[in-house]
Amino acid sequence: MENLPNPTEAELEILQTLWQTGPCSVKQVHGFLQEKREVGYTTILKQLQIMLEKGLVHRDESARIHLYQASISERNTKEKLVQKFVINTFQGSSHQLVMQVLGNSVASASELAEIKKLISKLEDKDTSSEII
Amino acid sequence: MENLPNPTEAELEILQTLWQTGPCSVKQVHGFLQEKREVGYTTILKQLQIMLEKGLVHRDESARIHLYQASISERNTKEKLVQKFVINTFQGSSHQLVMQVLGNSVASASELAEIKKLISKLEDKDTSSEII
DNA sequence: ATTTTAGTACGAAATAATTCGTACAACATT
DNA sequence: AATGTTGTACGAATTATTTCGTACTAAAAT
Repeated sequence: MENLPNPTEAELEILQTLWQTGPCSVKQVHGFLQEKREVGYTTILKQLQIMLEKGLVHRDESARIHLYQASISERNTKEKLVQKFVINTFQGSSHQLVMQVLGNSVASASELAEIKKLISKLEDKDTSSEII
Repeated sequence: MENLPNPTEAELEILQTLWQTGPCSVKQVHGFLQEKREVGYTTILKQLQIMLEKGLVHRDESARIHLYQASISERNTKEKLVQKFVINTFQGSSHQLVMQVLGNSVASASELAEIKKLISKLEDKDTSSEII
């Protein structure tokens, strides 16, 4: 239940990799990110070491090649990031954020349907209207 | 049509003030933000000067007391910030973001209705003609 | 005319984030 | 055993951001 700091941008990029692939060596993470942008091997190594200190990742040192894995869940992390973003950018109004995003995005019909479905579910729960 | 840098967190805070109140002296901006958190007068002054250099604000120097105003629109700025956030955090999938937000937030019935209405509008467009 | 007040300008410290070079250690190959 | 290869550790430079102190200037008050 510790309160870990939010990941920075570069850290989030690494976390996304770990979430997607599970425990990884530095080399694997580096290879993965290298495909997106030019970045040095020791840069990623150092990042992972820093993230270890911060508690954002665990590592398995039993073998010579250390394996890193995320110690915070994707879901929970993104929740916190969204919350912070909503506060900074939309003064806490997540409703405003949703309206903005829907207005701009080119959502497919099936995606829209999915969202509508979720809304219906929420409306059922929420017959006693509350405010955000 | 220039491409200005995205505002930083502190800069965004100041922009929100300017958007809300229109052209302001440093003193006014400071007074406004002071209510939320402890911050020095010259800190805000310096920020505004930096923002001026970056082109994020204009200023009217005709009087001794300079008046600052946002030179970028609230709408457009937030659009860009959202876009960047979606890329960083949801690998570009704004649909995922919406699902997350709706899942967590406690939206009121009227807000949900508003969102549904927007979705219907989008669905209409979707079936008639594709936007590229 | 002096002094006080209210403002701007500017330098620079403090902090945070990102990046990478160099050194060292373990294992593999000859 | 010597050499090469593939790792980790660590220090430190770089860049961005945030913050504020000190100096200066114009106007207002005495």
